[in-house]
Amino acid sequence: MASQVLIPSGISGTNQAKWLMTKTKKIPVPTIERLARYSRPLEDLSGSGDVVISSVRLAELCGVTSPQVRKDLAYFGEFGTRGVGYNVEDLLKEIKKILATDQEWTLCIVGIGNLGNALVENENFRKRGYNFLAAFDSDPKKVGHTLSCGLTIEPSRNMAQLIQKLHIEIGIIATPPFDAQKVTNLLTDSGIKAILNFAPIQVRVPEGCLVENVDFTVSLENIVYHLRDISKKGLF
Amino acid sequence: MASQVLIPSGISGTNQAKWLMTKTKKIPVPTIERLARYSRPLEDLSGSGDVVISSVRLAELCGVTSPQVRKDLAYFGEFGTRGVGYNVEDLLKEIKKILATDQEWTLCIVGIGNLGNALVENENFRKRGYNFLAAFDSDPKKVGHTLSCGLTIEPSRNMAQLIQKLHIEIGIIATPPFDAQKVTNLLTDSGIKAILNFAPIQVRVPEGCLVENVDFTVSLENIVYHLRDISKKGLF
DNA sequence: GCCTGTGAATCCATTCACAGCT
DNA sequence: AGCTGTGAATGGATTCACAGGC
Repeated sequence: MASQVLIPSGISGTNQAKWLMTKTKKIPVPTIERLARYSRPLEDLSGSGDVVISSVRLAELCGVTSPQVRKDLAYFGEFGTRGVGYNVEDLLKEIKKILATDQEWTLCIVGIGNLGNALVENENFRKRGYNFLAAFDSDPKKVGHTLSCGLTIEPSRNMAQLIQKLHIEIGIIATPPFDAQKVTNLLTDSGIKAILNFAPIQVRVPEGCLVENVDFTVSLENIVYHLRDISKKGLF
Repeated sequence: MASQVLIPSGISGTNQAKWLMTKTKKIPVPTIERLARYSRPLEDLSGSGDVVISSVRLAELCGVTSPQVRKDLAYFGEFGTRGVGYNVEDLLKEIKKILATDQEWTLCIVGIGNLGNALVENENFRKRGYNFLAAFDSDPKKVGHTLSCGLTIEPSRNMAQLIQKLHIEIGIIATPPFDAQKVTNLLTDSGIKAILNFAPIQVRVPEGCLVENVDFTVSLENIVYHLRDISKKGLF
């Protein structure tokens, strides 16, 4: 019953930056998520004019506080210039290095329904260096069909073989909940070490495998919980 | 520049349960998210046999610790029986009442690309009482087209009128990032008080409006950050 | 004996306030 | 003067350990 390694629960970290090798600070998980968010406006800005950006401005653009921005960045080094700010181009490069998005990653997707299809076709992935190399589905009616992105849907039974041949690193699950655990097993048996799971169930994985869950309805339920609070307040 | 009310930042809470009215405890935001997750296995279980469930078992199914489950539930009342556990049916009902998912909610979606389409057609929403009453897109080529779910795509200019007529409570944004802010303004001008945003940018909303962001690439970047750590560890 | 409910203790993350550089 | 970098303080959330009821 090897407990699954959910990302939030830990994996401290041996980080790449040289000075971290010695200092070995622990990086808060929320920091990593915010770094990803910081990179969005930086990408936009890196085209247009602005050469430097202050923590205050970046914070505004991302909806966080400025000390938060500074602290997050300071975990990994000194990227700014006091009295000036951060160089947009450099900062973006540093963040990408930290997040390991300065390299390409290989993905496969399992479950080509509406959602699976939307994910494979999504431009944002390719643009950021995430490349889908295979698409799987167990439905014989879908197998063999070619998607607009050029991939041909493979039967799930070819998974192990293809994942190894194509050196696929990350698996994305977009199946109905009922199939998610079976698919997870297939993926991990094929040597996959990281899974992005869109099915609204908690899948079990062997020790050392990462799982990140994306559940739309959790987000919605979060909204309605607070929304009801607000309308209640409005009434009294 | 009214600062946007992101859900994580607060909105404490005046909760529904009578005893909370007086006690006024603050509920941690992560607790709300976990409650949503607890309800998934409970829904499955409520069909099949099992009448009671212990915090240990529920924790296993959701990938959290058992004291966590107990504490989360205890914020809202005493739903269990000591020495026995929680009644599956009752617990599910209580959680739904807490989250306000015991009632129906009305949604609209803006941006009918692959993702927007996948969301509207998604069975999970309807099943949980989230009903799409309108779909908008600004592309004249899409307007007038009828989706499999029966909705006809409306031009964005009809938004205010339809949202008010149909009493739509929540807006979902599935447009490209560039259009997201404009759409947000349209939605909030139409009286929308809560937005689920799938565009990878931080949108600005007037005071009192809720925004919940879902950004797939943030999740992926979270994964690759930790994945690189692991492979590094493997090398030494 | 078993499992819930909960204050106390611990752990973690964010905020603050200011020292340090440009 | 302006803005980063950071220890110290605060505020939250999780874990612990056990009291309370079945």
